[in-house]
Amino acid sequence: MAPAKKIRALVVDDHAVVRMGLVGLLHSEADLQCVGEADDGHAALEQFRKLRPDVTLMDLRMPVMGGVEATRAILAEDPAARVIVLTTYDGDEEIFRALEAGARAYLLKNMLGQDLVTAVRTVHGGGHHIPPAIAVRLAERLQRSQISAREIEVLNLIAKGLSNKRIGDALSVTEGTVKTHVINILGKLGADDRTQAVTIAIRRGLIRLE
Amino acid sequence: MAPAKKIRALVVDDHAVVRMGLVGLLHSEADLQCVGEADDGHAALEQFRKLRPDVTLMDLRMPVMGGVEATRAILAEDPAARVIVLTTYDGDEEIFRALEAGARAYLLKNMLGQDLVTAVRTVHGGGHHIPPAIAVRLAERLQRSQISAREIEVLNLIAKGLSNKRIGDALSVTEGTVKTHVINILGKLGADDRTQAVTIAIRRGLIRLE
DNA sequence: AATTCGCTCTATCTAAAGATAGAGCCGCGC
DNA sequence: GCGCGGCTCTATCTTTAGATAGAGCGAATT
Repeated sequence: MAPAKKIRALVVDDHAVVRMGLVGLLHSEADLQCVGEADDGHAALEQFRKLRPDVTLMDLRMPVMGGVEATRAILAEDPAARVIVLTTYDGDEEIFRALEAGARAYLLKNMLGQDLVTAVRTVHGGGHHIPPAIAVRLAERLQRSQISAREIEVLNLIAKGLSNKRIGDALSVTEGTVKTHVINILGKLGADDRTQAVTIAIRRGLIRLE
Repeated sequence: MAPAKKIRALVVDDHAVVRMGLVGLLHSEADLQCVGEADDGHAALEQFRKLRPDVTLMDLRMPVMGGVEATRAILAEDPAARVIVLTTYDGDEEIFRALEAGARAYLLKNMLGQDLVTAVRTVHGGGHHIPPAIAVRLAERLQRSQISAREIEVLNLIAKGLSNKRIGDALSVTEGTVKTHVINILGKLGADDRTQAVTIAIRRGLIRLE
């Protein structure tokens, strides 16, 4: 049989151990190969430019430049690029942003290796691969009212322990305005108070502690 | 050269990809080998009983039975067992509990593979391996006043968005008592309000969202 | 041009949170 | 026995949060 061209993959993850696992997995398949690795978004973009891989396996949470940004940058460079996004488990928000950025597939790291291999082939063939459970959450997301950018700002300050008054000072608005935002946030997130709003926001990936 | 006995390692992690990476790393060293794998605490204990590995590489966050529990169980079975705990990045609390359970080393997954190999050899030789940055945090922890079990209970209910009154109902105490707990919690965590207390507790690994 | 939506603000009101200062009870360790 | 610390409770007080019901403005969309 003719030496069919292998699917050339780029592996991007900040954890060396995970990269090793992914590379090993790819090389155990006859039609796949890993042609490069990167440990953050910037390196990923550089490698992509240099290697032009068929498929890019991209972790979401990385220092310096996250997976969503890197995905956006790669697709701006080459709209035909195929990006598969990987994550351990994040909220709905990261999923949405990744797919919005142009990712063709979204996989959780606790899945079996075979699923990933399948996804690589599917995506390389031009298809998409989104687990049903995630598709459902995406549909739900579209029904929920959107949290505005301003509300996210308020949410972050709430998480820091600021009172409405202090949040108003920080944003140069009145306390009353902040209260309006808070009420709207509680309604949109289905929270009973600001504390629960923060825990829900964290779970959904709307805000990040650090 | 005589076939020196290799260090026999057991790899425990719920992510197949990470296990692959670790196994590959171990096998790339002449004096190390992986003799078994497990994807949760229960399986880890079973494998340990069957294989009696020299060193166990244990992830902390796993379904069914977590790494801390599994570490405790293994050391109850064999006090001479050597356990190395791995984590992506958790708060102080998990570190403390793991070391208290008897782990000989604590490593972050974003470290290079070489550090891990070194740690395996050190621990096999009877030593300990705790990064300086973590040792510092452990020392700090001992100075901070301890959060009691009851306070953790209250903290979890606060995170759910319950009012002091409802927390009192849930714990069968008065609202006043809950307020006392809350005040004490705020003091111990250095928080300005209950919301910040929750975010601090999450960061420190005192409570977990789910 | 009209509508929608986010942001802003006002005002009032009730409920809850947080601060303060007590006190009694119980289990543990010295 | 004694002290210590955690858990419980009481009481009062001030501050803040949250609910409700408005309204004006600007930008983007239709």
